[in-house]
Amino acid sequence: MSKSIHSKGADETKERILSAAEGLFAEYGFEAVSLRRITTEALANVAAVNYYFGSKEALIDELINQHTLPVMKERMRLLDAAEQMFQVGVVPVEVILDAVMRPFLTVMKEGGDVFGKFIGRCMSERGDRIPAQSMRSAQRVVKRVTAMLTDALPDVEAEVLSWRVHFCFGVMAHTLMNEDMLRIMSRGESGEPDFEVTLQRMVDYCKGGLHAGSSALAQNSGGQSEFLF
Amino acid sequence: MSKSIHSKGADETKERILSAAEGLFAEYGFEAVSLRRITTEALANVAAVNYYFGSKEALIDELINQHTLPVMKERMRLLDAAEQMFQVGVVPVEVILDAVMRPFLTVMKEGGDVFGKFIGRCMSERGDRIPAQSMRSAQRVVKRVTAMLTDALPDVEAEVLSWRVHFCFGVMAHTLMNEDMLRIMSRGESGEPDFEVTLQRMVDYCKGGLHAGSSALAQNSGGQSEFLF
DNA sequence: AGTTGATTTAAACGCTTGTTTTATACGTTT
DNA sequence: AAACGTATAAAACAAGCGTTTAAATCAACT
Repeated sequence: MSKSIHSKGADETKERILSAAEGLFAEYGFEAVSLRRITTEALANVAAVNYYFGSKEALIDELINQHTLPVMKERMRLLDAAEQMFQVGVVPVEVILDAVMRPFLTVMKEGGDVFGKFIGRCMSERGDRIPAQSMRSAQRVVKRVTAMLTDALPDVEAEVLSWRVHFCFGVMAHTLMNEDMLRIMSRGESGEPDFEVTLQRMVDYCKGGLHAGSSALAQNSGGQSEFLF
Repeated sequence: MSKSIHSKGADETKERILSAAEGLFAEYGFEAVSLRRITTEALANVAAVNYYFGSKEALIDELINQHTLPVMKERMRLLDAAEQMFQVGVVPVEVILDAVMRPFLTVMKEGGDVFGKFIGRCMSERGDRIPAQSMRSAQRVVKRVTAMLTDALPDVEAEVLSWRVHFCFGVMAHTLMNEDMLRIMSRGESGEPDFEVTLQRMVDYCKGGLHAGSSALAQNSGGQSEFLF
């Protein structure tokens, strides 16, 4: 009955497909990579993808969810912890930014160099077609971050702030997509990329941007943003 | 002899193809859009693409160059003007940022809502494979901007600065790719997107980020960046 | 009027795509 | 040992791809 008893190398094959697909999608994009290329690299048959996932689309969705949800969950956890720690006052901007950006780099550190590029692909090639669950999860984070930053930056007008939040995600997204640069530019003594330094750089910059002396005109209010990370 | 005399609707067809291709590529990506889809929308025959451009790749290259080069040229022009104006002192950060970002929004304003998305596609789906001429042109701008910002921000360490320049381009790129948001969030009295406000927002934010209080550690020097815009 | 050369067209090329089908091999259970 | 259900495999499917070919169309020239 149970899959784990009956199966031969079942789960292993599924895992190999997911792993190969992630790397190839990250490197070449979703449209550009064929199922045959994936299954060849995964040492599996072409039909295996449809057998395990139903379709190429479903495979992509599963990959996206598998990567997105843990990051969002960890962000929420860190934001919870931050609010616990600063019950008396307001959570500082840099702590909020850290909570948003750290989970990403953590997964990146563990998951190797494909993760960032993969998410980059999702954002650029999948503006729509992001699985609903991942989409909602991301929106929840953006909403909460915006609310917390509103408290931390009472002098920044609401619409200006939502723009700046948008910019912060842009900084992160662009850094992830050109992740080769990350590996080139930030290296610790060991030669391995130093994620802590990268994180610090991003947080510093975004903090500066969020705090920037508000200038000029006030505009009408904007809608809710719809990007993934 | 001369094309303009002999041709029937020749250049018009070529133009229609370029126009249709730009819009479709921007909306759906390079791989996802077929020549048949392009030529159908352009009211032309499938063979017309290979007749006028030689191949799909060549069509894409021509589109990229056609959009990239004028922007880069205008950026250089504005940077020249800025250096002329501030011959005595140093060119302020916000002036440099304006020179880099304004040409983009200007073309976007004129060219309609496809331009931003198209460039976004180039950056995300064409990390490599950018025509050499566009690539060199972009690198020249990045190099110059970095140099000018080094003068404007003598207190910011070289490697930190190159990171922050990278972040600035990230802000711009992300804003362009999610350009729907621009149209939603910034509207002037007419209801049309107010590019001047958007520009101001980006410049303010990036200026704040570039000026951010330098914290923490110093790292070894980084390589030259390789993104397009 | 007829030739020329550029433009357009329809049809076919070979190839790859995602998916489905059919059959075989395997481990477990009865 | 026979039956069962999962997993793998090879082959075929229709559809679509970029590209090429060859014939038709058209405007302008001799």
